[in-house]
Parts: sequence; C-alpha cells; structure tokens
Amino acid sequence: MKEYSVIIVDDHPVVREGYRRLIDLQPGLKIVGEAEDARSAYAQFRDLQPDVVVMDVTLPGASGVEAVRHIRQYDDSARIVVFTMHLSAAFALKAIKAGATSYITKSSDPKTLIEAIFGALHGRTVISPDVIEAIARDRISGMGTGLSDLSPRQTEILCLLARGWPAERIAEELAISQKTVRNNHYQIKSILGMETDAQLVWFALETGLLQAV
Amino acid sequence: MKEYSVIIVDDHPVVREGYRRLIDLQPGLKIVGEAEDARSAYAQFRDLQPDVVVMDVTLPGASGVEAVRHIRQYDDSARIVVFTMHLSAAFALKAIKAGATSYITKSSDPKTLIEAIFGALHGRTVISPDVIEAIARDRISGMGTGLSDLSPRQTEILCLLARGWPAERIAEELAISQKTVRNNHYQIKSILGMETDAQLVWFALETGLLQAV
DNA sequence: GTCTGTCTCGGGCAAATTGCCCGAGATTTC
DNA sequence: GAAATCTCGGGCAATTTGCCCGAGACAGAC
Repeated sequence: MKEYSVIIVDDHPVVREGYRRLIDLQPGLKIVGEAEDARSAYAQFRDLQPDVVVMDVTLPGASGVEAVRHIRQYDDSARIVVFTMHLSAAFALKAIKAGATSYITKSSDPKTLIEAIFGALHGRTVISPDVIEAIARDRISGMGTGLSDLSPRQTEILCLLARGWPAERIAEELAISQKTVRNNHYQIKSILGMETDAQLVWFALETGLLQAV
Repeated sequence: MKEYSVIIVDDHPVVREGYRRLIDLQPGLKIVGEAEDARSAYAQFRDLQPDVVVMDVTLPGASGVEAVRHIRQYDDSARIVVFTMHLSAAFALKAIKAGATSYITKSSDPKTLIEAIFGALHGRTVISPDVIEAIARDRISGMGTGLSDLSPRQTEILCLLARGWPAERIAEELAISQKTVRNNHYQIKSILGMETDAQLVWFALETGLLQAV
C-alpha cells in the first residue's frame, strides 16, 4: 500500500499533536513535516514535496490564504486541505479561490478531515457541511461576500477603519486627505449596507480581513 | 506512583486529540473524561470528580468563564487550568477571578501546559509569560480593565453599541431618548479613552463583554 | 430627618462629521 | 481610442459629536 506524505501547518503546538494522533496513525498517511507559519510552510513544501498539505489559515504573520496561493503558484498540482476554526463563508471562498482543495472546520468530526485528505489525493474537493450552509445562507441574504464589491483601495481603508484608526491617522498613513478617507468611509458603509462603524468591524472579522485577538 | 485524573474541555475534536497525546501519555496523568461545552463540562466534573480540569474558555453556548465559576461553586477545591487561544489580559483576569487556577495560551510550549497541570495539583497558579506581559502592559497603560469604570447602564449601552446597533434602535430597546444614548455613547468613549466606535468593539471583545464568532 | 454622592435621563449649542452629489486625472479593458 | 473603473478631493445641507449643564431618584452616612 502506498503511503502518502503530509505536512501540517498550524501555529498551536497542541493542535499539531492532535493532527499527529489523527493523521499519522492513519494507515496510508504519514506526516513528514510541520510548520507554524506561512513562510516555513512554503519552505517545507518546497523541500519535502508532500502529497497533501493540511493547514490552518489563521497563522502568525502572513495570512494562510496567501500561503495557499504561494504554494499553488510554485506547484499547480499541490493538494491543500484548509482546516480551520473559522466558520465563515467569505473565508472559505477566499481560500478555495486561492487554490485550496478543501475547506473543513475544526468543529467537524475528525473522520471528515481524514476523508478530505484522502479525497484531496484524488483531487476531490470537500467542504464541510456547516460551511456549505454558511455559504448558502450568504448567497441568499446578499450578493457574494460583499468584500468583492469593494475596490482594493476601499478594502485597504476598511481594514484600517475596522482596526479603530481615526480618519486623521488613516489619511497620514495613506498620504491622502482626510476628506478622501471620509468619502471612502461613507462609500464603504453604503456599499456594504452597514449603518454603524461597529458593524464594519464585525464585517471585517467575519470576512477574515481582520482577526480577533 | 499516584495517577491523577484529568478531564478536558474543548469544542474542537482535533484539539482534544492533541490533549490526549500530550496529557494521556504523560506518566502520572490520565484523561478520564471529555466535554465540548460548558454544560457537559460541569456534568462531567460532578460525575467524575477529576483532580484537574483543562479547559478552553471559548465554548459554544455559555462562556467558559461561567463554567469555571460554576464548577468552583460546586467544589471550591477544584483545580482548573484554562488553556486558550486568547492572549488577552482582560480575559485572563476574568478567568482567574472566576476561580481558574492557571491561564495558559495555546501558543505556549506544550511543556508549559504539563507544568501548569502538575502545578495546579499542588495548588500553584501558572500564567504563561505572554499573558503576564499583556497584563503588565495593560496595567501600565490604563487602570484595570476599564470595564469597572463604567456604570451598569453604560456597560449595557456599550454592549449594544459594540454589537453595531444604531442609536435609534438602542433608544427603542432601552426606552430612553436618542439624546441620552448619544450622551452615554460620548461618555463611554471618553471614560475608556477611545477615539472611534471601532475601538469600542475591540474593547468589548478583549474584555469578554462580547465574543467574536 | 438632612446631606452628600452617584446614577440616570435629557436640554442646549458650537464645532465637526456624515450623507450625497459632483468633477478631474490615471489606468484598464475591449 | 472609447468606455469603464479607480482614486482623489471639493462643496454643502443635515446630522451628530463634544462638552457642559440641571433635575429627579436613590443609596448610604451622620
């Protein structure tokens, strides 16, 4: 029986132990490497050429979605199973668009993860049921994730606004006038259909633009 | 050698596997039960009377801090190690005040967790270095968590504001005038020293007043 | 009893911001 | 090279904020 190689990427050591217990003891799978951030994930992939990568998308430093994109750029046939806490339609869509093969939440049954890994080996995409439901709900209630309706600049400004930066500081940071920041602020709220600034924060959080501490 | 009993509480199955690998294989410790939410954590504690509880504080449904309080109410000598992703001074202080013996973040070295468990058996409190630092930083920059500086009513209004409710809806909900809501809004911001509404959301999140999805 | 403190609720008003519309360069896309 | 899209900001009325004030309620202190 062929044994497939796996590398795991997660920033929490205890979670990596969990993967080992789950994946390594599975006949047919073998963990050949571990990484705890996006950069070393990429390095490990290049060095070890594993059959599958299992990774969280919330990592210290660069976003895991970036890591997915990066790895797929290097090797278009890479199989990447995203395994994360975030039950967010927007997050999932971003990951899939970036090139993830599957998207599974950590509250799923461990069996689901194993199935997703074997599925990925055969190029099958698995998305856990809770995420499917979230995506469906999202599609019904609105148009897409909403994030895609914003221009890059608007996304950038939203990011700063949601962090709690005052218009003044944003204007400095981006070297534009406060007036422009305010205009964008207004535009962003009306595009996303939000009434208050607090809602913007929640949006940024749900969408994965920002991460809760 | 006496073997101490442990129950683990976490809503992610894979993380629970990680605990098993870490704790169960440790000579002197044995996992006798698992729970995935606050209610069953309490039930398990009553049924199994373990020597230590290792639990995350962000659980589906009721907050883990409540679970800590509940368990300590039932058995004042219970040893509870909080093991969580949240690197937040306010969160840690709340957990400790609720009766947690130790507070360790998931990005800590696994050894730290084991040490905290054995420490807890002897009644020692262990707080991981990153949290200590966060608390120190907090104490220096402000006075306490800040939440205690707000009146009950202000806390209530903050809660609604941080959820993203417009002043109008808050006024309705609380049956007061919009003007009063606005005055409180201003007061809250100046008491807490915040400049923007987005910062209020982060404050509510860090302080445990609200929980991120 | 009265006094003092704190909380809640809101009025008032100048200063600042929002909501909304507009136009001009720069870039992209076809 | 025409059309579409971004980005940047001006303008201006309507609203909100920042800040100060007073009144009624209710606690505990003396």
